[in-house]
Amino acid sequence: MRRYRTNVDGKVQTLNFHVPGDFCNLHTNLAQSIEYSIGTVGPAVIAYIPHDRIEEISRQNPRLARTFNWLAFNEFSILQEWLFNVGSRPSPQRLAHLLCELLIRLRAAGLTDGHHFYLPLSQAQLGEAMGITIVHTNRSMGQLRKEGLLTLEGRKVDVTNWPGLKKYADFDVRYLHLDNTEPSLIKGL
Amino acid sequence: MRRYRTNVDGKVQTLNFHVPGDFCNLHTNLAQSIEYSIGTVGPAVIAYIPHDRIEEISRQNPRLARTFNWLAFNEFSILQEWLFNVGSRPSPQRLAHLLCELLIRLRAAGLTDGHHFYLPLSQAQLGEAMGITIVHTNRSMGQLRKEGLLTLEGRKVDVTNWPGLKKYADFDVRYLHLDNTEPSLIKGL
DNA sequence: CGAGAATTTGATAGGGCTCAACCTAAGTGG
DNA sequence: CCACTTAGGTTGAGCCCTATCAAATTCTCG
Repeated sequence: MRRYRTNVDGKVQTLNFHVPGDFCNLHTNLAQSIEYSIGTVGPAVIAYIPHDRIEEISRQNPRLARTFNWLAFNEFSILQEWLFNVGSRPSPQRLAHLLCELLIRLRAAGLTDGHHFYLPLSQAQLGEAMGITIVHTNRSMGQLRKEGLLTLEGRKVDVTNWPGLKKYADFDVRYLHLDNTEPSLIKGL
Repeated sequence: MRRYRTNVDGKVQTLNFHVPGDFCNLHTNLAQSIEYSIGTVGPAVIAYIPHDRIEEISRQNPRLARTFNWLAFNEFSILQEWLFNVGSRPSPQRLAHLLCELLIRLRAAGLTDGHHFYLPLSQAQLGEAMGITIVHTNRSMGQLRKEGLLTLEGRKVDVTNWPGLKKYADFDVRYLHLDNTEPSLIKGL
């Protein structure tokens, strides 16, 4: 799924993607208003949990309370990285960085096969996450292929040169704070 | 103060400004690593509060615990707005939006005089918050002046046409969640 | 097979960057 | 008190990255 916002001209800016297992709205209980929309980018199974229930669980179980806070911090961290990405990297690098992040997050969710994964996003949607147009997204993608970093078949992405992609994107996994992730899922990253 | 990050080429991206009274690092107790630097943009008085102490206070005083969470949510909200700003608005609008935010945040901190305020930032630093160069920041500023939205004397900003600036920037205060702010400080915004 | 959606490619325009110079204001030191 | 220095603001010219417009091609799926 994705969290996004539409501006006055109709242009969409994606604020984050949510992979299976993620919360979408965990810490909005304090807000009178939220400033974004949430939508699916593919088939999704959604569970609704009232904020009351989350708070109740937090009171009863400090360890889970801590986990909830950790999740919120993680989202913050990703958002910060996106701002940095959009604000400071040229578009091919920006795309490379986004793909690195998605690979790792999907991998941590058990949804990849080595460096090969299914990405349910159109190039238009990728562009909306980076603040660039469809056409330019396509050309940036072409660039990454030309550099021999990855190949595409439909929406299957195959990162043929992971170290190269990471280096190209100046990608540093640490902001995803995977320290508590099942090690077998993220080894070699 | 500001939170920022420097990329491989030496380019700086500011992630947020912190006005007097703000925390800079409230919710990083859960992290093994943080991905940014913090620096001053002018004279500053800084108080250090250990995370342990914050947690202790939170346990003893649920109302303050709630406030701490609210502060974190607020930062999240601002970060999100910045991503939207940088990702989707042309540079003069982007600058206008940033100035709207700074005016209101400084005003809520009691540091403005009507629509007139002192902004301790160079144009270079403003540019770093928007992902554009010094020169272009200067030209965008010129644009805002030409539109009759504000005037500058040194670093004193005078927003001569607040409704105009707000409209120009497509600025909607709600993301700053000022509902609990002393009303006299923010009336007429 | 046909139709709509997504990807790809080309040509052109424009926003923002780079390089460079100039100007102003505010120190600094003799 | 003034020459000198330095940081920041302003302006101009040319180029490059990205947007826009448009059309062709490929893919997907009923």
